[in-house]
Amino acid sequence: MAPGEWEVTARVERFVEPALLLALRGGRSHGYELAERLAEVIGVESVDYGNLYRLLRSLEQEGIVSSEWDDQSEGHSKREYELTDSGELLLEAWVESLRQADERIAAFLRRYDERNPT
Amino acid sequence: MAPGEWEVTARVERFVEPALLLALRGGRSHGYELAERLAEVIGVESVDYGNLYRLLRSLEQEGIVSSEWDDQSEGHSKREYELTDSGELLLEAWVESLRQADERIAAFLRRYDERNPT
DNA sequence: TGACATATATGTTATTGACATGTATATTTC
DNA sequence: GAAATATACATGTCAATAACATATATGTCA
Repeated sequence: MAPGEWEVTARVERFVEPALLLALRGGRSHGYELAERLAEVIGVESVDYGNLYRLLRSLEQEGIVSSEWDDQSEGHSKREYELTDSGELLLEAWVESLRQADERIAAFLRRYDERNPT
Repeated sequence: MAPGEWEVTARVERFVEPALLLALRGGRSHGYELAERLAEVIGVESVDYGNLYRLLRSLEQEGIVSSEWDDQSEGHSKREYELTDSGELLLEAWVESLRQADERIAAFLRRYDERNPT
């Protein structure tokens, strides 16, 4: 790899989870649509559907979301997901944790800029 | 797990790498001492030595740091590490990426606070 | 009818970091 | 001077995560 061309990407681990919870707070919906909201929240073009559905199922097992099939509406039959009360609490916990992460990164950047004034 | 008691920790993946580069910018040093600087940069009590030495070796293989044994100084013989020019560039790349991560988290928090005024 | 979008789902794999363990020397304490 | 502890470097193992590939079935449009 040529100097200055490393693929360094500072990713927040499991960021998709709080992002999904935030997307769900926008109202109950099905996976495929949630994927679009999610992409907007995260700021990417698209998200991985496979992992999204897996995450939804695991969140449901933990009581973070609840779901039921919706066959009434037009088109393809969908499974509609909704944030539970536990889910709201979990989102709050994530927000707290993300504030801390934000501060840790900010502290790093301050320390860098201190000795690297632009 | 009781409601409201999840262990959600928003960690930046591979954060130890930029933190180590920043610690190294403070001047050449050996692994054991770098571990202390590193802990301070990250804001934890201690870091995992095993992973640190593995990281140092892999960074050296990629030309990010250079090292040599120092048998002159008192006590235990140590290997001294130093940031190369490539290392400086990589740190810059990390800083750019971390600024973006910072902004992504900030955007998430703004979006959350929008509909959740304190 | 063939292509594409919608919708949900599972399988596989590399990367990462936590934890445990191993080795050796230096220093302190009793 | 023996034992405990700190310094210093290093490898092994494993679970969680996320990227990528694949599978399935239906709806829509040209």
